[in-house]
Amino acid sequence: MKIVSWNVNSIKARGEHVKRYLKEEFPDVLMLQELKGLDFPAGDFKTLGYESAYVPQKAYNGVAILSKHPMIVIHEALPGDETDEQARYLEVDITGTRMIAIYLPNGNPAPGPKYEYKLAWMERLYARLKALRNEDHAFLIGGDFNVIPEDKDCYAPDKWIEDALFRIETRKPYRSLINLGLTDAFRVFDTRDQQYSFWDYQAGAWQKNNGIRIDHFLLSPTLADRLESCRINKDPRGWDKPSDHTPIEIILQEKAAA
DNA sequence: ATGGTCGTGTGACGA
Repeated sequence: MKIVSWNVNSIKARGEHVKRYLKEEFPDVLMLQELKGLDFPAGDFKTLGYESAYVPQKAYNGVAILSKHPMIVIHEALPGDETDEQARYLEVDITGTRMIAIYLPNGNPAPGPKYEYKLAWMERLYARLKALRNEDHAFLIGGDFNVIPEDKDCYAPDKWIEDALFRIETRKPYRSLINLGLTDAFRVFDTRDQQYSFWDYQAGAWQKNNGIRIDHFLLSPTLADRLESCRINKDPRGWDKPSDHTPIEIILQEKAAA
């Protein structure tokens, strides 16, 4: 089972890119972030064989999950704050596996109210994942975490040290998610530095490979045991009019027969 | 480099 996460930076601007990707890679599940608008081309994806669940918002944010298999929506918002209006969380069940797509807040500038929102959001996420773990629920979470886990996940750590994506107050709660017993799928197979999922549009960042690794999949223990591969697919970042992010792809072994 | 680039929706703001 192939599961992918991709921050597309507007589904309106990147609809054709997503369709091309589905036709070339035929993932079972595709998580999308930063839809950046209320419109969503569910009909186009249906034609290609995908069911859609999406949580849109005007102009900003927005997450979706496309699935070849039957999908049941569990939560369309991160529990823990009824006043939070931002479209950043979608939790579904696909053939008995819980799957969560997130667009974690960026948090810049830090310090400031946006950063406080990010840290509070991470606390709520921790509570949600801890609850799933305590229920012994098999789950995976993918998306744009807006967290650079380690020095080797950015091109120049000294330039990022005060940034909301890399500050120690950000990395600490990310580590707490890992410490729930979750596995960073990418690091199971690849310990190299300079393996990035995002390159800024500015200053020739892509050409110079000045990137950061901020798109992740975290797996609960039974799913980590089924993990066959994880790779960052850099091809779509090189397409015409690309997103500033590129897809991260995992493959899980099929469940053993009951 | 005290720049630089995209996207939304049409003027700033977010990343």
